Amino acid sequence: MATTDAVAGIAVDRTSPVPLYFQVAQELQRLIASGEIEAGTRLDNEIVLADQLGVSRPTMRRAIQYLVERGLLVRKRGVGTQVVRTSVQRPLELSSLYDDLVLAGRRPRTTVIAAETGPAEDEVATALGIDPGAPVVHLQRLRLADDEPIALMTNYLPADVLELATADLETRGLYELLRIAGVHIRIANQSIGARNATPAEARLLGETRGAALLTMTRTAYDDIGRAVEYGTHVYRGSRYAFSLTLVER
Amino acid sequence: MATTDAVAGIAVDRTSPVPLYFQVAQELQRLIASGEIEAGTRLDNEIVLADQLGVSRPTMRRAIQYLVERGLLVRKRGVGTQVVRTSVQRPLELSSLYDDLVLAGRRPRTTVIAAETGPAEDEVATALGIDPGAPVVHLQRLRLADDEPIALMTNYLPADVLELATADLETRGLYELLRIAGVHIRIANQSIGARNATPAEARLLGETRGAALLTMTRTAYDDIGRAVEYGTHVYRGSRYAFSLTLVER
DNA sequence: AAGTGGTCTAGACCACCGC
DNA sequence: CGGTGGTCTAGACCACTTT
Repeated sequence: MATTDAVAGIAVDRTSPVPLYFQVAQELQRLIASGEIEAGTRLDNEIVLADQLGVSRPTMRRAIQYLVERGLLVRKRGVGTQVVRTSVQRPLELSSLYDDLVLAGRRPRTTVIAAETGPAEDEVATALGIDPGAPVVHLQRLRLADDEPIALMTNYLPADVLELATADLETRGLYELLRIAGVHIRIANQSIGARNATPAEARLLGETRGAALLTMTRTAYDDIGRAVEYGTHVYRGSRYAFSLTLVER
Repeated sequence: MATTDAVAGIAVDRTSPVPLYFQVAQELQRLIASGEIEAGTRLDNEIVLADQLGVSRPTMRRAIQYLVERGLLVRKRGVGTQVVRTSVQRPLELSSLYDDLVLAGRRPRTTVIAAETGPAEDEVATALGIDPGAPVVHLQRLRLADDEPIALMTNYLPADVLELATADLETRGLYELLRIAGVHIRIANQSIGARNATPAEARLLGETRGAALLTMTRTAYDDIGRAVEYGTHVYRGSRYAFSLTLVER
């Protein structure tokens, strides 16, 4: 008898445009999330699993690898593949605060404080890899969740990347607007730190003077390696934290 | 003529125990880091590259994928593979503060404030997935770099994971000691936030009262899915920040 | 010695992009 | 349309872990 008969019940759809390895990975993830495969369980080996699901070993490996990279499974040569003994997984990777809040079931709202085009200052030009003085869109927005201020966000984008309408910015996240404009962000270099709030920040965020803020500075690149966004955001330390899952590769 | 002749100069060693895909990836990375392949350059397609290096296409793909995951390359179907237009990459993944400081050329030092075994309190037991009251090692350490305080670190480990000697803790990082003990950390769930320093923290860290601190709470799992460490660390916001590279997968 | 995951191959077909 | 990366296969051999 197999250690995990639940896996044998997975069926793949070869007529679907969804890749086989992804179908398998998602079904496995569902079985793990639902508890049908318990935390700590050891899976059958790759060859048995591949046979049970009717896919090749490389495809099965790829599905497993996908979940290993997301921290749901761990594997050790000569030993086997096991489900990690974690209750909740929040393997966020590249996401925006807007998306995060929606996922958390909060009601996000955005107030646009500034949205204008002007010449890039040196710091911005350096971060974006463009010439100083080149036109950039400068944004400043206040993000609220359930009408409570959460973050103050300052962004700069090369003017040729995106045309911005204030109305759009109040109803959609910046990343969503970029996606709609055909800009696909693939890589971001981030730096996360902490500092005390300035009086102006404290006022906008509804914090006391000198409150601890979480700061995040980011430069994002699209799928042709072009810098498309530079942002400096500050979050209320009392109301927000970054959660992430790191995996050794 | 190829767009990047430098790649053709890569030679692989088939007698080496280092995997072929890794040899190729490292050589590519070196060529990019040294500037022999400039930022923004488009590489030849996979099949040409594979032929030039004398490896199969899957192996070549794997090498490229490795660098894509690390944010050095971006690829787009129907278009090609390009070098990202970033100057410096610091794609830290799963690492310890000790390792970070060594890499940055700083001189780290550790003072052990507490190292004792006792029963797990509820918060700790929950995080580690063990029974409340089970024996855990409790550590509190002050990390300094060039004799300047940087962080105050509190850790809990199940008592059966590691025997601890205070002397070891002052000369080696916790993760290094775990590695030596045969514990291989694979996954960590982290939460990063900010808050104001308590008077005791301010005193230990040499900060003013209410200074902004960067907080990191982490639970780490080894390669058989077992929780092996729970830690709550606070860093001086004025002296430390997390840098990371995120890649959409 | 037996069982596991890790690597590598040669080839096929498909989906997407830009001309 | 031609060129690119994305997926999938069947099989081989190897390295590591445990018994």
